[in-house]
Amino acid sequence: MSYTIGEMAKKVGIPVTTLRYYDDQGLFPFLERTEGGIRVFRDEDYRWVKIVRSLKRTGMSLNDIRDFMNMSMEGDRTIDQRLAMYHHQRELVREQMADLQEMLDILDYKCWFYETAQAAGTTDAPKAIPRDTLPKHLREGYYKSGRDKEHD
Amino acid sequence: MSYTIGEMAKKVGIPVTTLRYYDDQGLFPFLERTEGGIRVFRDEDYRWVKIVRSLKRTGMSLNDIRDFMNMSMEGDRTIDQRLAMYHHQRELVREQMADLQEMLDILDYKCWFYETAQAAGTTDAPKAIPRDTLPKHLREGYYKSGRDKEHD
DNA sequence: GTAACCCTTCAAGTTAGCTTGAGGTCAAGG
DNA sequence: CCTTGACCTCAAGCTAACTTGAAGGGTTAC
Repeated sequence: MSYTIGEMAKKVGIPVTTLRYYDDQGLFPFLERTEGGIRVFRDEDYRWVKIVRSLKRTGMSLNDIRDFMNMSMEGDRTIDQRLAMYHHQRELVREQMADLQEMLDILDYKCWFYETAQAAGTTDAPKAIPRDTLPKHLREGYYKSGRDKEHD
Repeated sequence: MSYTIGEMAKKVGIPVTTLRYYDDQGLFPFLERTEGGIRVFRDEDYRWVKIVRSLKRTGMSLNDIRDFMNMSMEGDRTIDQRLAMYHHQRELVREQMADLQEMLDILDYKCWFYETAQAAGTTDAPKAIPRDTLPKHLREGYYKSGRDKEHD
């Protein structure tokens, strides 16, 4: 199956102009063109575009994404070098997940707080509950949140 | 305990200039000042600065971070509104975690591939292993990666 | 006291990542 | 053949998030 840039844009939810910009930045070096110079996206390209989108959403820069791809492609790298790179990348992703988990703990606590408040009709209800009786992850969220800053 | 901006910068690993910039952008409205106008960071501020850093690393804009904080502080919001906001934020974080998990699957597959290659001294080793005999999460990573694009 | 090193404000410069506009081309339907 | 809508390039413009520079004030170490 093949797609025009407009179809691909719809499929992945990225503006056409941005896809072209990505291409200019060298993120789609595989892209074929028709006689008339129109970009032709294949299914493999679709997969790659989705990966780019994911990497982007996790905060990776276009430069790093391109480097990442080039490294995957280069045949002249040693096995050791590639493995080291992937290990490094994995470590970065794990660190990011830890950050997100922290946020999630805080948000879970906040949600618990206001769900309890909502049920009782007043924020006094959750406030009255001693925090150390909470299940572990909510307690975590409580400690992590800048609690004194709020009138919880 | 209280800290100068320089001490805080060291503690959290953010440049002094950036902390001042954040303050200018209204991210630290709690900050006290000395007679001489010097910023005084407290322990609660430290906690908040760390949250900002986490939010930043997960890709949230300074504007959104400020809004997020303001909403937490505003006494005139209803319980329902706050709860809705926190639910929404939590959903966003969960989506991001899903993106990261996808990357992690791909990276795990890549690491497996090159670890196997390294052990055997050739990339022919992992290539010879039928992908559908792999444990589930590696198989996931294989399917998600733009495999045709590489000479795996 | 004076040097070193913090701190301040204000303003200008930089970079990444789009976004828009002008001007033109391609491909399908009537 | 002509129109229409989606495509093309190239260049300029824009915003967020810093980053740096200028000009100066406060505090501690010798």
